[in-house]
Amino acid sequence: MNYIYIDKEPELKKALEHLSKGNIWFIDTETTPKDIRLFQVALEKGPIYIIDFLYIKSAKDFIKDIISTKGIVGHNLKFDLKYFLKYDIHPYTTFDTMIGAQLIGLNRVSLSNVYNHFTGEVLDKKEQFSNWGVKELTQNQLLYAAKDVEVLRLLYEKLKKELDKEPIIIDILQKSRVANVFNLRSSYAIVEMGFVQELAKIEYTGISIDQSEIEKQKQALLSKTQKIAMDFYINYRIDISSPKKLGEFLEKKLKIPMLHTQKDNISTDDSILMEYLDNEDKKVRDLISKVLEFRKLHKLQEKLEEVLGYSQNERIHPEFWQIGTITGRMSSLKPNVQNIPRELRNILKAKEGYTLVIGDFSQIELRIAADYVGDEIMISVINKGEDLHRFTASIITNKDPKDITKEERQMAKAANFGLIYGMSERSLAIYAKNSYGVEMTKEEARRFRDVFFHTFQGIKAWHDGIKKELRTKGEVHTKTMLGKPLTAHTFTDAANYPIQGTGAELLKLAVLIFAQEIKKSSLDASVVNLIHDEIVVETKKDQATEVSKLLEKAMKKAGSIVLRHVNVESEVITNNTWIK
DNA sequence: TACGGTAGCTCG
DNA sequence: GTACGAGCTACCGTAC
Repeated sequence: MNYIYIDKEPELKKALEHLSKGNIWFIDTETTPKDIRLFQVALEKGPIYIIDFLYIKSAKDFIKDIISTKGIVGHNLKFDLKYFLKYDIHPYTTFDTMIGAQLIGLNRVSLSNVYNHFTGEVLDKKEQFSNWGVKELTQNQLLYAAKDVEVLRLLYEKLKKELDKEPIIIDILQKSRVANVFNLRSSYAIVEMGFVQELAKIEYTGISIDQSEIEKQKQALLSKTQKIAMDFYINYRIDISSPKKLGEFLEKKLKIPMLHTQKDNISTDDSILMEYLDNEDKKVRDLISKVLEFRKLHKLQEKLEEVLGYSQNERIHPEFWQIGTITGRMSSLKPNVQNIPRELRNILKAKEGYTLVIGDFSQIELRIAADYVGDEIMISVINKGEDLHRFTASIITNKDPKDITKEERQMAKAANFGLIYGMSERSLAIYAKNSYGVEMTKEEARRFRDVFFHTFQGIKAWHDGIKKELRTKGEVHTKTMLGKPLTAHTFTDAANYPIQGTGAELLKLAVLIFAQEIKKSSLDASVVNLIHDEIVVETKKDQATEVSKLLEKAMKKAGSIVLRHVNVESEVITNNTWIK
C-alpha cells in the first residue's frame, strides 16, 4: 500500500494539486476528543495522503476550498462531518459506506465487518483507539490510518453495484449532486447518501431546552409522586413502583384473578389495571387509580431527568441513527427526542431571538398505503379532500358522513390504521377499547372488517398477494416506493414495512429539499428535530413566515416526487416552544 | 456489585 | 393466525 505522510505546507500544496484532479475523494480522519489529528485522503487510484493537522495549521483552509467541490466517500461520515462543521468545511456531496451497508441489509456494519463481508479478510483495528494526540505517530498508526482509506475504494465499488441493482429511477433525483458525482441511479440510495450531511448538521446544531421550566415541572412532579408513594406504602405496605409486588398483592391478597404474561409474570400494565377501575370494592378502585396516577407522573419525571442528564449550556445534542430501524426509519437517543410526552413538549424551545417552525405530514401513512396499493376508492376519497376516517365510519354504520358521531369516527380511525396492517378482529376490538374506550363485540368487529375490505378492494387484493407469496415462498420480498428492498417473514410485517419505509424516505427527501431551498435563500434556519412525520426547524423570528412557506412547499414537493396518485398535505405552525 | 432480561410506558 | 417501528428506566434474578 502506497501512502505519503505530509506534515509541511509545500508538500500539502503539491498533494492537493494531484487530488484536485479527481471528483471523488476517499477520506477518513483520526481524531482526539477535541480535534482532527489526521486527515487521510485518496483518489480512486494512486497514493493515500495522510495530512497531519498538528503540524500544518493552515491545512484546514487549503482543504476547505477544494473539498467544497468534491464528493467524499467515507465510513460513518456523520462522525467526520461534525468535526468539519466546526471549521465550516462543507464537502460538495457524500457517499457513506456504513449507510450503504445498512441499506443492503447487513447487521454488523463497522468498517472491519463490512470489509470482511466483501472480502472474507480481517481488517486490523488495534490502532483505532490508540493515542492520536502524541507528537510522533508510529509507523503502525500511519499504516492503519492509510488502510482505512484503502479499503473504502473497494467497499464503494461493491456497495454501489449492490445499491443500483434493479433501481427505481426518478428523473428529478437523477439531477442531484449524489447521482451526478457518484453516478448512482437508485432513488433510495440517492436520498440516504445525501441525507448524511443533513443529519450531521442536525446533531451538530442540537436543540435548546428550557432548563428552568424543566426544574419547575420536576419539583412539582416529585412532590406529587412522593406523596402518592408514601400514602400507598402506609396503606398497603407495597412499593408502588414494583409491578411484581403489585401483581402478587392483587392476586393473592385481594384474590383477583389476574392474567399472566408469557413468562408467567402477573400482568399489571395500565390496560389490565383499568379493567378494575369500576370494581365494586372501593379499596380496589382507589388502589388502582393511585397506581395509574403514580405511573403517569413518574414517567414524566423520568423523561425530565433523562433530558436534563444530557444538557450542555441549555442545549442538548441528541444522536440520530439514520437507518435506526429495519424499515429505514430513524431512531433517536441520548436523549430520545422522538418519544417526549405531549405534556412535556414545551421543554424544547427555540434559542433567544429565534422561533420554531413545525411541519407535520397529514395522515401520511394512510396516503402512502392508498398510493402504494392503488386503492381507487381510498385515493379518490383522499384527493377529494374528504375525511377518510369519517368516510369509513359512514360506510360501516351506513349513515350519512355528516351524521357520524365523534365516537364513530374514532372507531373508524382505529379500523383504518389497524386493518390496513392486518389487525385481527380480536385485536381490533381490544384496540378500540384501549385507545378510544369504545366497546365492540367480536361480531361487530367482524362485520366492521368485512365491510372495510369490501369497500377498499385494492387493500384486499394487496393483502391476498402478500398471503400468497408468504405461502409459496415462506417470506415476502417488498420494496419501498423509492426502491429499498425489504424482506418480511410474517403477514403483518409485509403489510407494514413498505408503508413505514416509504414514510421514512418521504421525510428524508423533504428535509433535503428544504435544506436546499434554505441554502439558496440564505435564510437562517436549521432543522433541530425529526419525528417520523414531523420536521422541527429553528429560525430567526423575523424569518419565520418565509421559512414556514418553504417548509410546507418542501414537504409537498417531496410528496409529489414519491407518491404518484395521492396528494400529500402538510400543516406548518410557528411557536417558541415545541407544541403542536 | 455488575449484567441481562422483562415489563411498562412514551412517541410515530 | 399475527397491526408495525423505536429507546429508556426500574425491577429482579443470576453470576461473580
